[in-house]
Amino acid sequence: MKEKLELLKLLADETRLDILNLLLKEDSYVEKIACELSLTPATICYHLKKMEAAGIVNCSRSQFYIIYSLNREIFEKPLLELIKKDKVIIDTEEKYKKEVISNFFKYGRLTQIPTQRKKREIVLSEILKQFDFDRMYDEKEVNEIILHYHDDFCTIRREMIAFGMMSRNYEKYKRIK
Amino acid sequence: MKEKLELLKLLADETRLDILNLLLKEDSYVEKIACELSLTPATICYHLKKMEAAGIVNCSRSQFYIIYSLNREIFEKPLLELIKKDKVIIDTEEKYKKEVISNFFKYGRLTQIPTQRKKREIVLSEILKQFDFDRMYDEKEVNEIILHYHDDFCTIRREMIAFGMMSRNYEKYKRIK
DNA sequence: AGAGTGTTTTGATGAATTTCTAATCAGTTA
DNA sequence: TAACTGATTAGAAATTCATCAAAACACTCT
Repeated sequence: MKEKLELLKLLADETRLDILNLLLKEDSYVEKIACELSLTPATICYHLKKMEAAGIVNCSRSQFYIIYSLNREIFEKPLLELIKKDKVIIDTEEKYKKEVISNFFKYGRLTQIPTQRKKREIVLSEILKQFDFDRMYDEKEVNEIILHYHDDFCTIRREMIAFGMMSRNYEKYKRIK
Repeated sequence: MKEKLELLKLLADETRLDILNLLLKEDSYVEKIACELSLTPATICYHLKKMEAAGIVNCSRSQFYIIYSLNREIFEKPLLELIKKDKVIIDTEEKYKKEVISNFFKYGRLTQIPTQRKKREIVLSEILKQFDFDRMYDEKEVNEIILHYHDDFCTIRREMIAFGMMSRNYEKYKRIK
C-alpha cells in the first residue's frame, strides 16, 4: 500500500515526468538528460536514483555512461489499481458491525430501527457515541441528539437504557457504557 | 498536458487517497469523512474542493448535507496515458534536424561524419554548441572539445571553419555562428 | 598510477503544500 | 425571520521537497 503512494508521489513531479518521457523514447544517461532538460546533472541524478529505488527505472553501465531505462510494465496498470487500498483483514466481529451500520444508516440517518436484538444493539451503540461519558444530560438534550438520527427518539432512548448504555436518575441521563 | 500533472499531484497525497477510498465504497459528506479519518472538516473540505476543481469528484446538496461522489471514469485509464506527454507539433525542419542528430550520435558520440553536406552542417552545429561565443580558443582546446565527439577532430575543425561557424586568426579560434 | 570523464553525495536555500483554529457563509426548518 | 447545522474561507505554523554548487566518488584508458 505504502508503495502505491510512493509511486504516485514520484510520478507527480514535472521534472520526473519529463525524464520518463525521454526514457520512453530511448534509454539515456544523466548528462544527456540534464542537457536536454536544461537542468544540472546533480538534479537529474537525484530524480533517477529516487525512481530507481522505486523500481520505475533500471540502470547499467556501458563504457563511460550509466544507461538508464524504463521499467515499462509499471505503466500498464489502470489508475484505479494505484489508488485502491489493499483490503485490511478486520476481525469478523468488527466487519459484521460495519456491515450492519452501513445497512441501517443512510447519509448519517438511521433508516429503520432493527428488529433483531443483536443488530439493534450495534445501531444504538453507534448513536451512543454522540454522548460524552462525564456529564449529565436532561431529557430534552437526549432527545435532540437522537433526533439527529431518527424521529422516534422515545423508543431509542428507552432501548438505550434497556441495553445498559444509559442510566436515568432524577430526570437526568448519563452515558455508562 | 498540464492537467495530467495536476491530476497526478492530487492523487499523490495520503489523505486524498483515503478520501477517495471512502468515496469508492459510497458517496459521503464532509463531516462524516472528517470523522472517519480523524481530521477536521476544514481539512477535508480543502481536499474535496481541490479534487472537485479537477473533476475527480462531484458534489450536490441533499438536505443538510453536501454529498460528494466519485467521477469513476477517470480511474479507468492506464497509467501510461497519464505520464505520456502529448505530442507537440514541431515544424518539419526542426524534426528533420532531430532525426539526423539522433541518427549520427550514439551515447553522445558522433558515429560517423555525414557525407551529405546538409546533414554534415546539422551535425557540426550540434558540436558547435559546446563553444561559447565570447571567448577565444587555442587549437589544443578546440581539439579536446571536438575529441569528445569524434576522433577525427582535424576534419571537424576544418569543416567548422568552412561552414563559417568558426573563425581562425593568429592560431586562435572563435565561434561566430 | 594518474589523468580524464561521467556520476553521486552533501548541505543550503527557497517554494509549495498540508493542517489546524477561528471566523464566516449558506441552506433548512420552526 | 431567527436559530441551527454543516460547509467554506482566511491566516498561520510546520513540513516536505526540488534545485544547485561544490566536493567526493567510480570507472576507463593511457
